[in-house]
Order: sequence, then C-alpha cells, then structure tokens
Amino acid sequence: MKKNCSPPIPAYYRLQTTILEDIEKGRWKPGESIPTERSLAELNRVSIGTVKKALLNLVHEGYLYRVQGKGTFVAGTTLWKESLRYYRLLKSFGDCETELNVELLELKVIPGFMPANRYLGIPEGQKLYEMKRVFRSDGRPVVYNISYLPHKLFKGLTGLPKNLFEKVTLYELIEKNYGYPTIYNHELFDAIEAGREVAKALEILKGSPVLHIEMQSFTYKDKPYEYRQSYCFCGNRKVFRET
Amino acid sequence: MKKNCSPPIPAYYRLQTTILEDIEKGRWKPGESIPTERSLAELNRVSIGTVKKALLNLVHEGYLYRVQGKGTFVAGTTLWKESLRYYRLLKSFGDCETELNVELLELKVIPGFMPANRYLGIPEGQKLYEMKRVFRSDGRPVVYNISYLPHKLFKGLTGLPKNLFEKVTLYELIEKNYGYPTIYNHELFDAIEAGREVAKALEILKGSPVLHIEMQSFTYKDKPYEYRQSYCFCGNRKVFRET
DNA sequence: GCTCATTTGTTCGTATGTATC
DNA sequence: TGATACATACGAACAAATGAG
Repeated sequence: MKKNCSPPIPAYYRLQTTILEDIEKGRWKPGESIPTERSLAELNRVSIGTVKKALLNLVHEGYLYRVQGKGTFVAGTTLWKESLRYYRLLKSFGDCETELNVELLELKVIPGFMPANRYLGIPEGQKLYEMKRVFRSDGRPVVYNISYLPHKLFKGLTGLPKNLFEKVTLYELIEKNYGYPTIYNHELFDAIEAGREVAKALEILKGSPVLHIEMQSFTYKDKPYEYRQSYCFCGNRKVFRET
Repeated sequence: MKKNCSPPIPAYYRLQTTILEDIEKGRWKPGESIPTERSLAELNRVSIGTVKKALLNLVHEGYLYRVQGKGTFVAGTTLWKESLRYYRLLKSFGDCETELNVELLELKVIPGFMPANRYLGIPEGQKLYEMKRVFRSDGRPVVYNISYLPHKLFKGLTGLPKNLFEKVTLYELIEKNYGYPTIYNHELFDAIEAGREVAKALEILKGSPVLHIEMQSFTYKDKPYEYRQSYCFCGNRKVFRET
C-alpha cells in the first residue's frame, strides 16, 4: 500500500520554496542581497551544503545571482540581457541588429475592456493605462505598439517624465519603479492588412501586410502585468526570436 | 602580481567539458547511459561530490538527464517537450492548441543555392534536400513549409517511408535516424503577400497577407542542420511563442 | 511478493581557496 | 591586513528507486 500523503519533501526544497515565496512577497527587491549561507543554515537548522543546493537551484531558475566575496542577490528581469530589449530586427540570419529609437506618442487612463482585462487577469470594471509608442530606425517608423497595463498596479505612471519612457525599456522602468521584474512572455504572431491607424503610424499604405504581435508579460506568480499589441512593417527587416 | 596565465580551472569544470565533448563527438547517442558516478570518479581521480557537480551542471544545461536507481543518460532534443512539435496555433491567449496533420508533398535532392547553403554553413557547391510539407487543421491547410537540409549529412533520407514523415516530427526523425538532437532554433518573422505557390498550397487568394517564418535549426557545436521557410495563413489562429 | 546489488538522491561536516571591501 | 562571503573539493552515511533473480 502506498504511504498516506507523505511524500517526504527534501530540506533543500523546502528552503528553496520559502526563499522564493519571500522574494515574491517583496521581502527583498531586485538587486538587494539576501542573508548569507551561514545565517540561512543556522536559522533553518540545516548544513551549509543544503543551503548551497537550495540557492544554486534558485540561481539556475533565474531568481538569484551570487557574487563571490559579496553575497547572494535577488535577480531582476531575466530576459532583457539580450532577449527582449525592444525588438530585435535583422535583415537576415547573421546580420547585426538594427538600432531603434523610441517615441512615446500617448499615455492615458482609459476604462477597462475585453479582452485586455481578461488577459491582465483583472475584473472588467478596472481602469487601464493605454500607452502608444513608435519605434524608429533611421527616422523611419518600423514598429507601432499599444500597451495596456492595470491602473491599480502602476499608480503614478503618468506622472513620470516623458523622456524616461524613451530612454529605458518598459521592463526596466517597471522593475525599477514598481519592483516587478519580468519573468516570461507569451506572444501570438500573425499577418494582417494595415488598418487606418496602423498605416498612419507606420507611414505606409492602408492594406499593406504587417506583422502583428500580441504579447502578455508576466511577473512573479505568473501574474500578467502588460498586454501589448505590436504592428511591424520592417521593410527588408524581420523580427528575430531564439528558442 | 597576478599569476601568469593560470586561471585555475576547477576539476568539476574540466570533467564537465570532457563529458560534453564526448557527447558531441557521438561517443554516446541520445538515450544511452554514460558511466556511473563511481566509475567517473575513479577514472578521473576526483571525489563523488565533484562528479555530481559536473553532472548536475550538464543536466541543468540540458545535455543529460538522470534517473534514480538507473543511471545518467544523454538527453535528446530539449525543446520538443512542448516548445516546438510542429507549430503551436492558438485563437487567443488561454486557448488550447489546434491539432495539426502533416502531409509530405515532395522530397528531393536539388543543387545548393544561396542563401540556403550559407545558412547551413556548407559550401555553395554541396547538394541539398528540399522538403515541402503542408500542415492541416480540420482538413484546411494552415501552414506550408519548405525545408532545406545538407545532402551530405542525411544520406538515405529519400529512402525512408513517406508516412514516417507524417507520423513524427522532423526533429524526432533526425535525432532517431541520424543522432543529431536539436539544441536551439533561430527564427525571423515577417508579413508578406502570398505569391502563386504559397497561395495555391494554402488555398487562399494570391496577395493575401501571410505570416512568413524563416528558421535555422542547430544541433551540437552550434552546427545548423536545417533551413526552413514557413508560410502561415491561420484564419483566426495565431502562432504562439513563449520566452 | 521478496531480496539484493546497483545507482542516483539527500544530508551532513570539514578544510581550503579566492574574491570583496 | 583582516573579516566576510562565496567556491571548490573531499568523503561519509543513509534514503529511495530500479531491475534482476
């Protein structure tokens, strides 16, 4: 007979879990250090080796990083290293990436609507921020995007200086100002004909084929914090992804 | 003063590297077991703990997997678990994936050409396999793709039974029959108007906007083994990616 | 169903090296 | 220089899963 409900959970795993929960509860912010191996070992009555194992697992999972001689720190957004700072536009495989400039067109509070609120995991009644941006390469618009963020989560967003939005990625801004790092994204790709608004923003003919990308960005606990629609008319350039 | 050119390489790291090199040289195929901890420790004159560390690193990097009581095995393609078995088509976030059927339209040897041979890392003179396939959902074509593979690497491909290509993914077929697992992919997305061939294959009007995906697939040592062009006209469905 | 040899998983503790400030 | 903190390495003991007999 199987033992009744006793899957003996390893000590390192319990420790790992409680640390992760503390991180997700915001006990330490990204960049801050957590207690040393020794103190974690004493507090939890386990050996240093067991603490090491727990911490190394969290490092591999991207939640922590360690520096010899300094300490163990909470990691921030894991994927902006190279994965997703703005868009990665290439002419072909092996080409170098196109530099992009950002322009903030509009940022305002709007009533919630479907399906945005559903994708953000909030009730339909809650208000949203709507942010419209254009990304340019050599002055020509190549990407137009509209982001929706829960108003409740990001109070004061409209009060930030406009050029901040044009200097750092939205990921950085949200992590630094609100403490939510980006853990992963979901994307849906399709091709559509440019409508009036998109054609105008990208300075192309209405009806031109454009790449359409819908995106959900997630922070801790699989909580979505942004829903974004992007429209790309890249000329001879293409959107790059690595898996 | 700094020691002259001696960044003392840890024992676990040397071991890890030699094991990885053996895997890449094909000493063991995907699914086969490598020596036990004990024998690796004795052969390399290091402790069990050091062997454990080396092996666990390779597990985290996706090259190995271990089963308690059985042994340590060479992992195959890492991303077909859910990432890339055919395409992941969704109507919207949260939707379940569309089932796809594959039809092999054509498989033949053709002369090499640019840029395919460059993307495959082989001289322009070398021959290629050209494979055309259609993916259907409820009988309707949704993805048309053309793959190019180095003829030299995959001798005998045309001799395999046709229905094999329609039963398993190309990843599995290549791993099982030729021992090359897929380590990562590069993709380029854009939107184009369907040309004659694409329109015919997808049973849509010429000039309709279609999602165009170019892909390079890589195996060990960052060696590309496939260059693929896909054309998607998914109706209300979209191509899903997770990062 | 049981036992046994094998193999990996977990935990402990110690000693020493190396980076940081 | 010294104190602190993480990194490497060793090895022992026991637990748990596997498969063969």
